[in-house]
Amino acid sequence: MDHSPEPRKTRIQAENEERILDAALDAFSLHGFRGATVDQIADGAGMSKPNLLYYFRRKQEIYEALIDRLLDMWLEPLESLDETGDPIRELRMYIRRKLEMSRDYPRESRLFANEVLQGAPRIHRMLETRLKSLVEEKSKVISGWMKAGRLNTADPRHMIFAIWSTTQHYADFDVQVRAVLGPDRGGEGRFEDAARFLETLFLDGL
Amino acid sequence: MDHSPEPRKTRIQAENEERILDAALDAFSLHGFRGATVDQIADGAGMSKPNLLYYFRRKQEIYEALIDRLLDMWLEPLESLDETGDPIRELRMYIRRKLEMSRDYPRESRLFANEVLQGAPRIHRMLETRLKSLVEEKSKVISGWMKAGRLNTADPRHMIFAIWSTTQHYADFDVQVRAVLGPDRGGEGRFEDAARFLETLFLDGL
DNA sequence: ACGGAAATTGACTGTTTGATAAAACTCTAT
DNA sequence: ATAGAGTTTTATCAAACAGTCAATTTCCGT
Repeated sequence: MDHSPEPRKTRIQAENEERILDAALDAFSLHGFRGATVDQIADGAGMSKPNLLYYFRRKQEIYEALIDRLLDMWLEPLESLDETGDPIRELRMYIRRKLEMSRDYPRESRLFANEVLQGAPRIHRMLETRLKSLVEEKSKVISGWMKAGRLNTADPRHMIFAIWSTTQHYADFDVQVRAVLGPDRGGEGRFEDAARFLETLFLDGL
Repeated sequence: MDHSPEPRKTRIQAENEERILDAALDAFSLHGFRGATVDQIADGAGMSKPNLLYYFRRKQEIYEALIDRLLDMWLEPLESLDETGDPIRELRMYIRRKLEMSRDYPRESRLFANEVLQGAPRIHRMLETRLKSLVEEKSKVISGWMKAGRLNTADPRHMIFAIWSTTQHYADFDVQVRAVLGPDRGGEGRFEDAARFLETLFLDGL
């Protein structure tokens, strides 16, 4: 018996949902849920509003679909922090991967930033369950490393916050970073500068 | 001659503008410019919408008045970084003051975060002039300290970014911080934990 | 090539939103 | 106490908004 009525997707369906979610990511990441409009998203996806609402019946459905789709990707770097690896190497890797995500997926970073900034009304449950237990699990790993004397002692949960905030800053506050640093001078670019700085900061301090 | 017509303020005017700006700070910091509504602000200020618009003719005027009013306060800690002081002490002070601002003025922090996150359409000029030159000035101070061997060598501009992001994180992502850390257990509280962690991070690294 | 399912559209609805106009009321300096 | 500035309200508007509906067009397996 096929209880959950199989929603077999046609080619057009798959393509259009993709275009909609991409346009929605543009809109939501720039204006937040309330600030983004369905017309805007439809326009960005190159289709009429009723057509868009044929795929997602309400604005909120688009938003929730987006978050569902991006959540795993967003948490993956922390999830793959490996207890059996070398502590310094693991943390260095984690920082670098988070920074790469800010570079490669800035819209996703801003989407989550907007959501949390505005009180996380739609992902509050997730923060208290999935995110909280993930942080607790990995905090124990880091604590273990500290107790083994392989790392300076510090609160691992605040350490995770510091890694999140410093790396995501380059996506979320991109406009400000650009304004302050001026036009990207030739050479290795901002990303490598930031990577080098964060490595120094987290490994050596000032 | 009194060219700029002196806007001498009555008692009622001063009181109402205050109430409006406070309610506006609530609304804008939570929903961003587009997401906040004039009705919402009027409601929070305890007055009718037309009454509110008697004091500020357009929504944007409220927003700009707010930003003008908060900007100096927001930049003051960096401005008071003292070249002639002890580097470690100065930086430690700067970090602590920024963290205190996150604790005491979270709405202000979120207001700026929302603005920058959404592309800073209304403060872009300011970022490229006032903020940029302030950061440049203070970067030279920090660079001087580094060259004198009083501080580890690192890019001072990214160092400022790191201080901004880690401290403001506690205001901007407050919901997430609370969700992850759970209810504030008795004792010194989150603020002191964060302060201690950031001191360790910036001074010693991991 | 054709029939039914899938996709698209234009016209529309009810509501919310930012903003205005004019009338009514209140405060305050004389 | 009163005149006029300052304040507040009622009523209203046009635009923007999320969402609906019926009618039309396109797609695709047979």
